[in-house]
Amino acid sequence: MEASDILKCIADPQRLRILNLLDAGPLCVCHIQEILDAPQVKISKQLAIMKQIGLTEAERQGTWMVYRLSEPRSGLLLANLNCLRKAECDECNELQRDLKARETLVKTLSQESSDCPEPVCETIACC
Amino acid sequence: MEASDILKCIADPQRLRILNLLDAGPLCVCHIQEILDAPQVKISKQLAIMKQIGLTEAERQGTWMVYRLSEPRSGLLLANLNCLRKAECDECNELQRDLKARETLVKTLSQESSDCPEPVCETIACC
DNA sequence: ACTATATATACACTTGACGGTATATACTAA
DNA sequence: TTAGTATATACCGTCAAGTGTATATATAGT
Repeated sequence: MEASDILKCIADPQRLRILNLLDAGPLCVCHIQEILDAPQVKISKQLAIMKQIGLTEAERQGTWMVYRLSEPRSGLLLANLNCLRKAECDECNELQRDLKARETLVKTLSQESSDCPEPVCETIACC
Repeated sequence: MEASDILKCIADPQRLRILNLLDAGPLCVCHIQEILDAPQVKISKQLAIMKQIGLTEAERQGTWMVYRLSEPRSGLLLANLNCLRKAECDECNELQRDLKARETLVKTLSQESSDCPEPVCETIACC
């Protein structure tokens, strides 16, 4: 994990949003896709880039692919997330909104168990 | 100053080296050029990018242009420098080496005053 | 075996960043 | 004014990164 590779990942607004979400807990591609309101291909490619660098890991759960931050988590990533969450700017507010959207989604999933099969739910600890 | 713009600056190894140097004190282009051992055009362009974003400021001192970090310094920048200086990786070691090279250069300038005219010397507090 | 869903990959295209060369600008000194 | 030094900009070629469309793969259910 080269420092500049990690920084390049963080420097892309969409990748940053994904990393911010994953820091709060594992998610499968379709949920990330839903929260970011972006096409599947785009998300999938971004995740592939981050996986290649070693920032994230993926685990298959049925048809779902559950992504999470690799442990130990990059200090650079944590430092940046920490800083951005405190700050006041458009991008920072968006990160906050994403986390709320994640909360809402997790609650929804825990109620409508139809959309969220057992293995995935256990993994993302949402239902 | 958009967060992602700042991060993009930091994500480039050479710009990171420059920012790391400027965090230790103002420098003119030729000294940065000397420490990084890179062509003048390259350094000049990188500095222009960072000035445009608002990370750095420039002040003319005769034929020299003295660059410094804009105040207040970006929290993101400081967080990243802080993290990278502690870490153990090739890039991080290079940052340390650059700081030492800066020290050496500053000492040299303070002795050979011919290379370092009064106004510049006062500004960079080296001689 | 067939269908549907979730995800990944291949391909072509476009855009933007970066590097190098040459030249312009700003200033100093003689 | 001329020459020299320090720095910036213009221009051009190249290459990496991002995007979209289409398609492939993996799995589950029937």
